Order: sequence, then C-alpha cells, then structure tokens
Amino acid sequence: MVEGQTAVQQQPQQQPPAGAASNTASSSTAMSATGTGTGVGSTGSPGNVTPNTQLQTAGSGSGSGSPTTGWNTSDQASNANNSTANNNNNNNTANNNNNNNNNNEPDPKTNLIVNYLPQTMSQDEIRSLFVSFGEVESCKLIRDKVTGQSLGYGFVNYVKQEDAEKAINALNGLRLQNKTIKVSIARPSSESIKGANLYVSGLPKNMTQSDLESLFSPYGKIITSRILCDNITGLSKGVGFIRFDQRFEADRAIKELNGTTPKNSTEPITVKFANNPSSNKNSMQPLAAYIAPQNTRGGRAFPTNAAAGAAAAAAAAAIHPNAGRYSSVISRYSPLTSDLITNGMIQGNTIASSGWCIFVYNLAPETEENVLWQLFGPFGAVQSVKVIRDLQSNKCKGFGFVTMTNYEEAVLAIQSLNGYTLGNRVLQLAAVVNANAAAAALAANGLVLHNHRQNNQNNISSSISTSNNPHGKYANHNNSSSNNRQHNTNNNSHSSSSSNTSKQQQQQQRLQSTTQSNKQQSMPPPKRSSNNTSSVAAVAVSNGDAGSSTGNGAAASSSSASSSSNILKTSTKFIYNKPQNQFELLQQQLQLQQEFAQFLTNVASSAVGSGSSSAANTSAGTGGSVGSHGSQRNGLGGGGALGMGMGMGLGLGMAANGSSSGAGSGNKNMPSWSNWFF
DNA sequence: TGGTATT
Repeated sequence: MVEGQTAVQQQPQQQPPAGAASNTASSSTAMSATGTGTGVGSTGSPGNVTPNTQLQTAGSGSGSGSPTTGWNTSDQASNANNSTANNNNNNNTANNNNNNNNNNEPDPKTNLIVNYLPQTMSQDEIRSLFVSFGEVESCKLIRDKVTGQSLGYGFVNYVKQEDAEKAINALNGLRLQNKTIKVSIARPSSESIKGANLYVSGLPKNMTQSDLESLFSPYGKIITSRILCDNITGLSKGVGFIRFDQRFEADRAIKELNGTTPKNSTEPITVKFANNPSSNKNSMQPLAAYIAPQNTRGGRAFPTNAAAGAAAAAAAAAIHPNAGRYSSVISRYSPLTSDLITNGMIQGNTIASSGWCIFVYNLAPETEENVLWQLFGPFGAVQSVKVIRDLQSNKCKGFGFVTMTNYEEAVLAIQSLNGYTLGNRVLQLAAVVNANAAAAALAANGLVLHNHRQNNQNNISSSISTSNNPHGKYANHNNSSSNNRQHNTNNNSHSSSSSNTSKQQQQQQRLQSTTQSNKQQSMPPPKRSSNNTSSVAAVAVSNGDAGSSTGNGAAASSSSASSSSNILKTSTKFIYNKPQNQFELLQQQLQLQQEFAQFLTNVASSAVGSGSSSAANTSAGTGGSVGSHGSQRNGLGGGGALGMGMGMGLGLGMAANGSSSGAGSGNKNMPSWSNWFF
C-alpha cells in the first residue's frame, strides 16, 4: 500500500461510445456543475485541483532519446506463455485475480497500467484525463511510501472494457510534459511478476534494442527493454534493462546469459536483477527530492531544446512547407531557458516552470479539447489545452488555449498550424505567450481558465515496435499505432539510442497518426487553406531577442477579415527585447499583459460575433472592463502590481462566470499564476 | 542502474 487515496471520485457519467468528442463535453459539464454548486468554487477551486502539476517542467526532455515512444497495446490476443514453453506459468494464471477462475471467459481487460507519468501529475489529473473515455471505477497513482512522491505510474480501472480500449488507443504514447506515457492493460497482479527486471551491462555498443530482445526472448516474455544511451552523443552506454513478465523467466535468463559473450562481441555480459529504483540514493535524500523534484538529474532540464526544435521543425515541415524558414526562431531568447533563470536571477513564481501559452482562434463551436491535443501534440510537449466554452451551451466560444513546454516547439506549432483549415474553419491566429503573462492577461479579460481538464485524446503513437516477440495476452510493450492498426512494424529499433533522425521520424509518425485520428473522429485533418479569407498571424509573443525579433508578424498573410488584421497589428507589439534583469522582465510581462488583454478583447469579441453561435456575452462584457483594469495597471512596479492584476482578474472571472463573489480567495489559492491558469 | 511496471 503506497498511497492511501482512493481514486474514485464519484462522477458517474455515462459516456457515449463515440468517445472522444462528446465525452469531453460531458465531462466538462460535470466539472462546472461541481464548481457552481459550491458557489464560489466555480472559479477558484476546480482550477486548482486539476491543473497545477502541469506547468512544472520547463525542461524539454523531449530530446533525451525517449526511446519507447510508441507502444502497442492493442494486441491483447493470445496467451501469456507462448514463447517460454514452461509450466510454471500456472502461477500466473492461478493468480489471475478474482474474476473467472472457473470458466472460459476471457479476463475482463478493464484495468490499465499507466507508465511514465510526469512526476508532477496528480491522481486527480490522471483521473480527469482518463474519465474522458468512460466511467472509471478506480484510479490510483502509486507514490513512494516515505516521501509521497509519485513513482511515475498508476492504475486506471474502467467499468467497461471498451472504454479501457478507447483510452489505450487515445492516450498511449501521449506526450505529457516531458514524458511520453504508456497505457496498457495491467497484467493481473501477482507475486510472480515482481522483481522480474534485469540489468544488463557489457553489451556491445552497437547492440540495438531489437538485438537485446532477441538475446533475451528465448527465456521469457519481455515486457520492456531499454538500452541506455549517452544523452549527448546518443550512443549506447552498453548497459540496458530487460523486464520479463515472470520472475522465473528473469531468473532463468540470468543463469543462462550472465557471463556469456554475445555473438559478434568480445566481452561477456553481466546479467543481474536490476536495482529497485527506490533503493537508490534518491530515497536517501527525500528532502532534496522535495526541493527539486524535476531536476534530480541536474543539467538535464534544458539540454535538448535545439534537438527538440529540430525535430519539431521536421514535423512541422511535414505539413507546412515553409516551416523550415522559421527555424531561426529556435535560437531566440526564451525566458525558460535563459541565463536569468540559470543564474538564479529569476526564480520562483515569476516565469519559471510556466510554459508557453498559445492562443487558438476561430475554432468551431463543437470543438473539443482532443482536437487541440491532436493538432499541437506533434510539435512537442503539450502541457494542457483548454477550449473556452459558453457556460450555457457548453459549446466552444471560438477560441482556446494550448500550453506547450518549450518555446521553440510552440513557435513552430503556430507557424505551422496557422492558416490551416479545421473543419470548415481556418485557424486564424495563434499567439505564443509566456503562460504566466497570458494568465494575467486572461484574468484581466475575465477569462479565468479554471476547470481545466486534460482531455487528451491524442492518438499518438509511433509505429515502432520494441519487439519481435510473440504477442502475448499482456504483451503490452509492443507498439500499436493509433486506432486499431493492429500490426506492427517490427524490428525497428527504438531504443534510447534513438538519434535525432529517429526522433524526427517519430514526430512525423505522430503527425500521420494525428491526421489519421482526426479523420477517424470525423474531424477533417488540417489542410492548408486555399482561400484567402483566412488570416495567418502567427505571433510569437515573448521576450524575443531584440535584433532578431524577426518577422513573426510577417508570417501574416493579408486578409480580408478585418478582425484579423487588427489582430495582426496588435500582436506585433508582443515582441519584446531580451530583458536584462528581473525588473525588466517584470516590466515586459506587465506590458504584455496589458497588450494581450486588449488583444484578447478584440479577438474574443470577434470570435463571438463571427464564429460560434454561442451567446457569450460574458466575453464582451468582461472585455469591456478589461480596458479599464488594464489601464489601471500602468505602474510597472513589480510584484505588487502583479498581485493586483491577478486579484482583479479573479474577480472579473468569477463575475463573468456568473458565480458568487469571493474574489478574496485569489492569491491564497493560487500559488503561481501558471497553477490557476490551466 | 531507467522515463521508478503491479496498486
């Protein structure tokens, strides 16, 4: 027993089988109902509950080789003991829990194991993510008994097997922050599957993951495998891991392989049981872990932005021929990677761990969060998405927000996605802002983005198989591409040695699967707009390098939509010089808030007017008040001004949502803007 | 010696 919380938050919602789209909607309804039920809560509390772990990881990690990006969980066919030909597997079946020891019915596969969760993701967030696909019977995040830290995995048990399958198809391979989660059927719990992980060293440096699996597969069913690679060079370190399904299989592999010399190698390998991670020195320093939970491997926080940017560029190029020309943007200044942070000049709740907020405009009323996940996911780590909805109709008001971890990826995403047709609409504008600044601006605009839910339905998965093993019943390490493509491309190595090239391939595969999933959800894939009724105003709003404050604005095409050209004019103001100190940064942020507030006012009102059918007077109304509040915050006076702006924003937001006041809850409940923003 | 895989 690791963590006590039982997961089930009774929120019985009958989800239509169609899954994605409508599920999101109903879940949204439920949550806002909860909020308004408590009166004040509509604004404050839900926002705090769901989101706040999202915005921690400023570092990319996306370039770190992410070996096992794609997973196949859809082959759950045959039995578990295929390749091993042993008898001990009685153990396995005997321990198969509860349900059906005495009949021939297959095990209900409702229980999922979710691996590689972001460190900061809470149980509630996990639940909110998975409940989009159906009623969740229980959800549990596994935590360290002593420190309480997430161990990075958990379980989600659905009521219905079909919902579990939907969740796998939609969420397996999803990038969340700096991780790519894996979602697969949980094997029945039993003692026999514990301690089945092996550490292998002395591997020839040219051995691939596929080679490694071939070496070990004669001894049992492999659940996961990995070859560790140098972060910089990407070359194999000659050590790796093999997790078998059953402990006895691991035992057998040790006996048979330890000390042997693989073919084409000169050195014998060492095979032994892997350390339990909790027995590492990490656990000896729980305090340190508390202080810096994200960066225990210092130096990895921001190592690969360039690589990630390159990969994203490749992905972007796949759907946007001109994307490459924005690659210069990669080198632009980003507060998240700035030396201001690394020098400790700027810390705490100002800009660190915020992410980059992308404003997406001209969404159709029926737009769901999953669309945003699918659109932006291929470009990099998406922390959160939000569709702004009319409270009455629950329809999208015509715009939404996406927060991405890495500036470069965010910029590439908007460069690429602007001007694409989504449904019968053209995504007219996206702007990237520091999420903190965006939060303030939005708050001033009466848009308090609470109730954020992670309705990620990103049917991402690269089609890279880890294995040429027979597909066992729980052979969840195999890769499946999204949505029912049952077969794998076997023998593709995707070990941690994956180079930039393979990462790019993965990105492109993501794009493909994104496109495909769009189709499958009756949402047309993004297409380049062929008419010029669309405006393309991709604006990187940031502390852009002065000299190179390049032509983001120039990306805007001329447009017949007047609102768009207004947007363009406004948004070009959002490019700032690199701040030289914290004061300047604060100044810029405040200024940006004001600008952005006005910008949002324009956009939101035009969104309401031209776009959706929703009434949404709230936007207009609060928009009006924005100006005044914005102008009151002229004194770029640092923290005090910031706090004030936030308080006002909260008040407005609550009013806008028609809930009772209680703006006083403001700062206390909001340890940082990023936390309440999404 | 992992991107903490069995509650």
